[in-house]
Amino acid sequence: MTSAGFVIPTAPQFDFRVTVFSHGWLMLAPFSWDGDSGALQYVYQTDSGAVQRLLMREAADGVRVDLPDCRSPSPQMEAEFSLAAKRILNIDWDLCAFYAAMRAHEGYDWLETERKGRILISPNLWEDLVKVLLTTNCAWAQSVNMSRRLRRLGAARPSLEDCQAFPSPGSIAAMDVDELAAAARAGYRSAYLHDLARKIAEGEIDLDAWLALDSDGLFKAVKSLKGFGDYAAGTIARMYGHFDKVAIDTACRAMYAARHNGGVKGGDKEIQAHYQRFGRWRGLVMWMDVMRHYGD
DNA sequence: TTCCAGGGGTAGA
DNA sequence: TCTACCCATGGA
Repeated sequence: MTSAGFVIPTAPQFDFRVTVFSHGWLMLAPFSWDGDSGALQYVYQTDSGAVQRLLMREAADGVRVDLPDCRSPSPQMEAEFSLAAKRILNIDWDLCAFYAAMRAHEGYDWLETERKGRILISPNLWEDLVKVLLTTNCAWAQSVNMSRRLRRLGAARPSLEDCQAFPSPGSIAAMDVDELAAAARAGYRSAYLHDLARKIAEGEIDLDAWLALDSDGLFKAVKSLKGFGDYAAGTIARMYGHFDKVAIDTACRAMYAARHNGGVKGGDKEIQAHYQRFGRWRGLVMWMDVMRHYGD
């Protein structure tokens, strides 16, 4: 099959690889990274239910998106794929104000020179909520495994191995909680996951409306969910362009002790106070510190 | 075996 | 508001 593809133009401040490696999301199914070809794959389920692979790579004038399972997409389909890729890479973020603000802070010039700050997300908030939930109170390797097992519950592309999209809220809500727990092995998180899926499937919450909320609104909305606390809500806020929340987790605490406090563990209030100087960018600066501390 | 990881809910002070 | 305890899981 002769596959289709297109190029999404990007601003000079955009860096494909920096965005892909902005945190561990590239390791969570249905994402996968091919280091040899420099391609980020995402298995996407279209609005009409079809399962398609999106292969994103750096191009001279932007990001190239190849569609290996699609010969000739309609203009509507191409628009849908383009929107998904733009969301995944947060291509529309303008970080000029961030870089300008950071010039006033000594020791942070690398953010602008290395074009850091853009964060990889999923094409929909539901999937990011689930994945953030799966990062709570467990080692990262377990988050990766839970995500992989959960992905097996998603729609598959026939006759193509390991090509499954992330499950929809409806498909998760339709499962029995015990059945879900056995499939995902997500422990006590399974009940929270099922509760979230049910609320979305039954229209109790509208995640599209959440995308239009301001930082405080989105933070409060996420925290209203069972299983989502300050860390989870702050992480979601950061991934969706709101940086005034410092999402403190064990990685943040370890980074703060090592880089900013002479190896001494600091309390969460102390960490919050430390990042206050970065104003509305504090949540992003903290995460960039974490990623730099762990060697990107 | 025990500890703990990209935490959060709940009860009781 | 703060603390203690509990929660499933699995690697170290």
